[in-house]
Amino acid sequence: MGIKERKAREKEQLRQQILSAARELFVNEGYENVSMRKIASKIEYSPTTIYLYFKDKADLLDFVCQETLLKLLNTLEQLKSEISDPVERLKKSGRAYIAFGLKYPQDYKLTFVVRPQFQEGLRLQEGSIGKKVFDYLHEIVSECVRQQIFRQVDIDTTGQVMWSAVHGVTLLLIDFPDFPWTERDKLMDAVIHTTIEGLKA
Amino acid sequence: MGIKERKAREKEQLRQQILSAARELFVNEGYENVSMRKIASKIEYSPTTIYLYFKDKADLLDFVCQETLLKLLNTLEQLKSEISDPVERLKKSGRAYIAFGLKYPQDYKLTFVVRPQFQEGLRLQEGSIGKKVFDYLHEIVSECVRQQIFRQVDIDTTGQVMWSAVHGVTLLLIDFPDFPWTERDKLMDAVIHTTIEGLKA
DNA sequence: TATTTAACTTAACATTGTTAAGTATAACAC
DNA sequence: GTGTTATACTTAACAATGTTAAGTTAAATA
Repeated sequence: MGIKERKAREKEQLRQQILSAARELFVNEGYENVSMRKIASKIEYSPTTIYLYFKDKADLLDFVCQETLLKLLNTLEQLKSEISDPVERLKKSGRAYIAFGLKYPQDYKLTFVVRPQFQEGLRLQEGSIGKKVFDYLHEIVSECVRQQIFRQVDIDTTGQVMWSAVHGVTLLLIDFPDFPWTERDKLMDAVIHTTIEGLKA
Repeated sequence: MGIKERKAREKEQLRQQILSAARELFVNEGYENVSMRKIASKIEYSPTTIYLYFKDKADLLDFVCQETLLKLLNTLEQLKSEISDPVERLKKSGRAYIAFGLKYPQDYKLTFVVRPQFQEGLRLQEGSIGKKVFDYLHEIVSECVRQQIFRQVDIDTTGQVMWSAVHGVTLLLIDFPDFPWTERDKLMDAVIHTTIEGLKA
């Protein structure tokens, strides 16, 4: 019964081909400016073929974003094993988070700003990758509180404050590239440093 | 020569009519989901009439956002006269900023997240209202540094850190309404308090 | 009263996401 | 090996979009 498997493999291959073509176009030209026909012509299939693999354009976006989140999660998880001191880990993680957003600005916006509008309801739900990214942050913050480095306030709130800070600076840098910001690295460090200091005991 | 003036007045009236119809639709249904035809039918004119008053859809969005910023600026300016202590003023301003974003979430996103993508180049430039909103924040922060309440670091950076924090929490609350956030007021206060503490000397 | 100008509309274009119907090829049953 | 069925894909079409060009009507001017 090797034929069925080969077929399935081929189907999965085309699925991935569609996905990576969509990703590349979305990221380079923006979700709105990419048509299904453009994606189709890039992979040299008819536009309707895409609909055999994905429900619609939003569904395609959804899977692209999922991949992005996975990449981010991997980047962060790697840091986890490298650094033991929780504060240092938090700093490095924050920096990695912002850097990721700046490296893949379109992906970041798609995932954390645009998609929520298109797919109301099931975002950041239990078990989702988005939730896992947040849980990662949350875990480090918890450790800081446990070691009494941070003020003993609500742990959830503390994590959310941290997220707000990095999310905010990431988006501002993405959306207003021409604004006379402080040098990027300096601003990133300032945001992280300020927030951590503010959270300390 | 009253005729010319009446004509001009009528033109301005229609312009405002278009603008407010567009605003209402953009805010309720989202920029992407509003067609020029929908706006036109709301004001009972043909779609092409809009093009006699605005360059294109993006231009219309631009003016709608301008109005939003003006409202925000007015809200903030009012606080300026009411509170003298710079730290207290900063706290209240931060809260007002976030509250504004939550009260007009679509407007906020249109102005600070969506529009930049559609109108590259001329955003937050000198003299713009967006710049004025930032300058307002900047001014309070400067005062805090001057009175040596805040650490003596780069004033620009300090303002940008503050903005990042409030921008971030505002967007998270807007975009992920179903996430199990800490109670809104508490989170708002935590973000502002943490940032200010982190900036203190 | 004739002519120019202003304000608006009708008709059309190319492009969009998406669906329904059709086609060819490969797998299967006998 | 032949006939049938299912799979994978395409062609053609729909309604809706932003936008432009060409018209029309009515008012202002001469």
